[in-house]
Amino acid sequence: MASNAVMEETLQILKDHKLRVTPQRHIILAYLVSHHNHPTVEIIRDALGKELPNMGASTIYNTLNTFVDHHLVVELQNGDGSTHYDYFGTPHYHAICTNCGRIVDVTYPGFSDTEKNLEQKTAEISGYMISGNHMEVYGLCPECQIKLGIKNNE
Amino acid sequence: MASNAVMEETLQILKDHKLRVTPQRHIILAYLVSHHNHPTVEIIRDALGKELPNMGASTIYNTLNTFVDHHLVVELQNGDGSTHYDYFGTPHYHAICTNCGRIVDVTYPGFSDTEKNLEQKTAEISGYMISGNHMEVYGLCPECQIKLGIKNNE
DNA sequence: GATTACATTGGAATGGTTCTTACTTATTAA
DNA sequence: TTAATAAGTAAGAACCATTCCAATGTAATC
Repeated sequence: MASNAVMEETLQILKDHKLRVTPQRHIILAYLVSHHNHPTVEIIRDALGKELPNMGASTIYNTLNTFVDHHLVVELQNGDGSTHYDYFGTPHYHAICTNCGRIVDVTYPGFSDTEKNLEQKTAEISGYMISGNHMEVYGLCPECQIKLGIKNNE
Repeated sequence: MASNAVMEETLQILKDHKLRVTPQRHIILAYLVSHHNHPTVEIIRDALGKELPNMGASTIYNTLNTFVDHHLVVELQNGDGSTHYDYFGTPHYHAICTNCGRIVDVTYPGFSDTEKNLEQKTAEISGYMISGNHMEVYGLCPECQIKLGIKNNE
């Protein structure tokens, strides 16, 4: 269960975005804010099953799609066939393991400038009116490097 | 139908990657190399139906997945529910219209440095052994800006 | 508290992708 | 050139994540 602080925070987020506050939306958002596990719908359902046993899968899909529309959440694919979701409170991007699918959040000082620069260049070249971006970096996570017996020659 | 030059080029690509040369692979790769329309499996099937009428959908999926594994092709999602494919001969990224799904290739001088920098930073921070990346920028394409009556205030 | 527009449920339907089996073929070596 | 075999293809069934639908429930407004 999410802390009271998180519940208050997420309540405010919903209100700020003029989203009707339902228990389902509230608890799903609180889960996403307080976890960084990039869950699938199934994982969310299992995790929240005790608090809202009757929550339908379509509700979770609807809710997450709403959050995505409001740019609260981003969708991620790691190759396992289902969509993963990530609360997007602060700018970051993702490193995805090509072997096990593990997703980690990454950011660094100056990332925001890199992003802005990419968007500006894109606008100039393509004529698109930019609204956002996604960056992903692929590779082997540290665990899989060991598991596969790979030596980083550096 | 792809030109002879493209057919020769793609034949060499297949050989370079030690892929068994079949008519299906050859013609699909030639189609991707000579088109920049980011096709779906269905589009490829329709386009090549005259040349190989009996080509099964699973063959196209298998072939494209093989190309993806060999980093010849990248997969793209534009929100229409099916996967789009793009021959990745030269480094570039994609701008995707959030309204109509149109995908355009983008690159600019210095993009390669941006990419390398992102990968290096990611390796340092996450410990991943990096093998690649995908960048996407979202926005409204020029057509949709007009269609939706949006003025770019600049 | 009544109204109304919106959200949730539960299950059916959808559809893109993968899987399976039998068949065919590209490659290699003799 | 031919035989052997490892690999690819065809066709369609199966899978399964996601969406759709109709009925019910509920949050927000006045």
